[in-house]
Amino acid sequence: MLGKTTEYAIRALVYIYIQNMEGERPGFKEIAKMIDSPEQFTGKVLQNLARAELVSSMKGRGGGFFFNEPTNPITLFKVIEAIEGKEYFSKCGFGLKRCDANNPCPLHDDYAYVRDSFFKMVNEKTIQSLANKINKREATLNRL
Amino acid sequence: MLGKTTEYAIRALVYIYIQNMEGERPGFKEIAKMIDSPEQFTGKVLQNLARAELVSSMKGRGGGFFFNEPTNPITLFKVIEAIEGKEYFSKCGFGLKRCDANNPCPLHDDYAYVRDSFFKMVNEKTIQSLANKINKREATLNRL
DNA sequence: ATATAAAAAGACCTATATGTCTTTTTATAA
DNA sequence: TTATAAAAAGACATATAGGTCTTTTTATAT
Ligand code: FES
Ligand code: FES
Repeated sequence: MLGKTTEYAIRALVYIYIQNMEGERPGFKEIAKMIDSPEQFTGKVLQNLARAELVSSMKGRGGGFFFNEPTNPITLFKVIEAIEGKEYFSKCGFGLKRCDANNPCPLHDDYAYVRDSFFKMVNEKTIQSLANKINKREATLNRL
Repeated sequence: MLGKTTEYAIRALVYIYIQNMEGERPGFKEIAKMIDSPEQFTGKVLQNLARAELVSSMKGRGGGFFFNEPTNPITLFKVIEAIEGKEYFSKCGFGLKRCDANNPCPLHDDYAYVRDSFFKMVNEKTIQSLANKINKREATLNRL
């Protein structure tokens, strides 16, 4: 459903958050290694996330990526919106120019239910909540 | 969620089915006009659907696209599978190599629910059921 | 038989997503 | 104040999706 770029973004932010809790500020090379993503490309993705102010970065020795306000929850929606664009959760599943409940496509009722479930989910889940699951060993960040 | 190619495919098959019920065998130029899709590209997509045996075609004068067994229901899943590939509904939403409920990613429970709802939906909906909604004027095939 | 109308095929093009390599900028430590 | 370690930036490179154009094949009507 989501593009690889978005997947890298979410995994990277989760890893950064976990490391921040340990007092560390990881760099993109370390991040890429830990989340199993292409190194340079992950750097680019993190640059974009920093521009979108979803994460902060410091150049120079001792620099790396970190959250300025770790208590401010970042929903997955914010990440998806920043990378896939604002329209992601409002498009018509049948491919019409717009989704319009008052003049629906034949898929509307059922598709809108699925789409809205997804939307609700990504608004509930946050980088922090995913990181906590991993810290509690209830989930894994990567796969061998 | 779905690619444009898949959207064109579904709309094209629905239109073909509707026309078949009227005793017509539309060609790809007519189809493209009616579903508002690029003409030549729609031709290519229909070629692929014909190769996948989701629709039949006849060359030559009086030819066009049609269903050999209109009573044999075609689920949207069959169309998605033919175009997006077999893996579409089994991928991990967090981007791990595989989805594995026994060693889940932190998104697994919630993502799998959404993904499986979508899967269930596309297995229930058929080209025929969508076409019937349109014929009953309960839904629209296109948008001005 | 021949003309015609249609899909099939093949070569090509464009845009976007994904990914790599090299150079520049900047914060810190020594 | 210089060396170093880090992100930022920019120029490429590759893959895939999406799209167009031209030629070939084939079924039918005349
Ligand atoms: S009109 Fe198609 S999904 Fe709403
Ligand atoms: S393991 Fe990630 S969705 Fe199942």
